[in-house]
Amino acid sequence: MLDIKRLREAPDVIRQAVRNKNEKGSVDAVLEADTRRRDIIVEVEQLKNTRNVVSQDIARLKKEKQDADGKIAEMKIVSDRIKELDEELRDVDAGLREGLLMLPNICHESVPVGGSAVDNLELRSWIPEHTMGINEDPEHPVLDHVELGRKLDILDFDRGAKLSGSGFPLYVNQGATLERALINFMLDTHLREHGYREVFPPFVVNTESMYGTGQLPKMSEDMYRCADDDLYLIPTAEVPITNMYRDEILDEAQVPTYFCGYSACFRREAGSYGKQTKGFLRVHQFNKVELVKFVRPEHSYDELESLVGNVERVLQLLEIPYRVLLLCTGDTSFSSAKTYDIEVWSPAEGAWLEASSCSNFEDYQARRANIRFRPEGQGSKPQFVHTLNGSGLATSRLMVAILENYQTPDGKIIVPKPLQPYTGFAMIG
RNA sequence: GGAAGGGUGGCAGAGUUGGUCGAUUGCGCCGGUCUUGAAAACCGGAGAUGGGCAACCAUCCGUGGGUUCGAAUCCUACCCCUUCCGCCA
Repeated sequence: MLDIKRLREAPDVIRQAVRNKNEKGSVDAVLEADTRRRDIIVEVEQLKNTRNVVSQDIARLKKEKQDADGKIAEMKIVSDRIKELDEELRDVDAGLREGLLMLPNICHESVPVGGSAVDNLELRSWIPEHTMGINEDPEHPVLDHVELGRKLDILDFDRGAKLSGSGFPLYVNQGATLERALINFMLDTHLREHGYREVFPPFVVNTESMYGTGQLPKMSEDMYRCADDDLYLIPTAEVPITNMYRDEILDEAQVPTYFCGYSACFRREAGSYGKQTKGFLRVHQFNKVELVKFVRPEHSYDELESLVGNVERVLQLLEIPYRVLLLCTGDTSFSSAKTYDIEVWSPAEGAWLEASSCSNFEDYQARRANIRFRPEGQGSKPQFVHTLNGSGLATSRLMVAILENYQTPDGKIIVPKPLQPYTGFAMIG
């Protein structure tokens, strides 16, 4: 949620920023509601002041056994008017909040203006030696991850579909072990090398939490909902982890705090059928290790850089080719002010696959979720924290990259070295 | 699923014959005295949100509704938490 003051002070800037993000929330409707709201407040507060003052008089008169009937009758009229105005104020407030919730976060000035993915900026790429020239041998064309998974009996998409429907992967044998190893390796790396604290969150959350991080109200059709209990399956661990501190005031010492946690992630992917649905490329359930930071406002952009660095470190250790993109305004998500995507290379698809998205939300989520901290020093008022998060990383796309980049000419898979202590084997097949 | 208890300021915890209760107190916090420094002790300060944005004013005691001139205090509906019992992993 944006600060209403920003809208009042620079409505044109916000209007343009909303357009740059391809969003259609109305700045004018919000401003209109805001004006009306303040008018009502002025009037109703005056009346309430009268009522408070006169009520004191009434109390005094009664104590002195004097007649107060006239004043009481007078206040009855005032009270009725207050009730009317309060009701209107409640409606205006609700409308204002609704309008504000539909406005996206405003992108940082360093974000390139652009309409879609084609305007994203590739910042750097990293290609490990062992993957170079992998699909240049005409005798042994690379196999894609689905084929490798079937041949080696480690991924069973057909039975996954039987159990739950397409998009619910079933890992078997060494595939299941590899998946588990990957999760543990990533967690350990972030915990031991990057100073994160571990959390293991619930996989379902309530409505308030979904509003807090900005999934609601906009993304409701993309989430699985348990209607009987009014709970949602999380689309990412960002939701429970960021909401840990919802409606709390943190101590100075708790900022910054870095959290790292694994969760399964559930996405309906409504409306995206038909594109890239093969195997792991687009799934309804996947595993992800998530990084979340709560930081001081003045450090959040430095924290974003180090967050990206933490993610890159995992890919370098695993020796997987990747590139880093700075998303343009049109491709930056609703709640984010600046986002880097990290994509891994799939030699079989001949394409980069998004495996991580690292964002600085500034105070947008903190304002929605009411997460503040109290700076030290005299006269210190609570201030909104800045929140950041990034996938560190999603295993589905990573699994594609591992299987395809580590395949041997005879159809086996070499397990990346740092995963071998976790799997207990060095080769699949 | 059954029963009981409870939701108050950063935390803990008082406050029900409705009327200076935004609320006693303790801890924590900030400033000061003392000290080489710190602790302890003592003195003082400080809630949050909103409107003017200075004085000041309004709102906030789980949430909504009601009674009343006036409610943390009375009525009502709902939500959440804790404990116990039953059932199950």
